[in-house]
Amino acid sequence: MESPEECARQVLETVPIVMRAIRREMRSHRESELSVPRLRVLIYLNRNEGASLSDVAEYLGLTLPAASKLVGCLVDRSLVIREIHSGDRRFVTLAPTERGRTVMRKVSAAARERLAERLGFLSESEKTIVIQAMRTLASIFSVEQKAKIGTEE
Amino acid sequence: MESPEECARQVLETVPIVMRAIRREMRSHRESELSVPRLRVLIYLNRNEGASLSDVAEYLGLTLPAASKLVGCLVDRSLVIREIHSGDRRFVTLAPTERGRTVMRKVSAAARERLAERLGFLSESEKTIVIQAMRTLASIFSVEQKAKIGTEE
DNA sequence: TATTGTTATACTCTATAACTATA
DNA sequence: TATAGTTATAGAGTATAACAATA
Repeated sequence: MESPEECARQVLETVPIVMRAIRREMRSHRESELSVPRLRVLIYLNRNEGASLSDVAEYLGLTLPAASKLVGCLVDRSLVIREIHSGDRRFVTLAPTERGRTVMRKVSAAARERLAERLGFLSESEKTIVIQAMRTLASIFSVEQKAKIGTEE
Repeated sequence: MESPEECARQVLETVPIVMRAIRREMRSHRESELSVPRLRVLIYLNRNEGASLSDVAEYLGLTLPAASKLVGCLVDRSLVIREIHSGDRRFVTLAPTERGRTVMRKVSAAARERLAERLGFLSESEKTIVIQAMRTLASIFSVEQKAKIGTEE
């Protein structure tokens, strides 16, 4: 019944709107020294301590230079530690600092709460549908990132 | 049952991933001379011919300078016509050119099709849920943009 | 004086190309 | 030579502050 095209149309129309709201939300908190991509790096490193730069780039779907710069900013701010891997000196070993973890948790929670305020107006079934839809979309597009790197046409 | 926080968590985790995929999708087509924000401007002007810059800024949730620059790029590329409003010369009157409409339709359709390919893997019920969720989110966040402008804390 | 828009400036995100260091 | 990462450079998107033009 529902065509993929209609689905795509809705996604294309709505996702940029929600994304903009999220970015604004993050920016508006003045203590929030973390943009969305920076927060995502910290969240990833918190769950994958010791990851390499390539790991981060792959997870975020970024090129290596883009990831390098992003991580560099976090290192400059003492939110992430970057060390040379002892085994293979070409690799870099990344981990959040204590402060990095703290900031991550704080910013993360603040963003979640502010967003939750808005979502609080939804009915139970609407919230359920949103959660299911997010899981579905994540399952499609998380894979896509990995695939995309080697698929430059 | 479903907490707004869990819902917010899912949205925060998933929307940036989908957004990145959309941006990449738009960029990868080399004829596609349109970024997501530019396409959004054209779509809006196509449906609201003669809109002012403020109208565009409000619709996109941008500041006036940001919108001015964005529209300026489209004017430079002959995709949009910008004229001084005859009634009140402070206002600007915006409209897509013929070429603007053509490019908009082409890019829009291409993005939709590429996205639809991925979404085509979903079951009927999954597609239905995604569409419903998008409508729900749009209803919350479209309002937010307007409200947000005056709500700088 | 209030409103609409533009310009100047700055920062972030992202890409490609060229490079360095290590294996 | 191949791999991991960085640096150089460039362009888009966005914001704030200062300005110009019109009402």
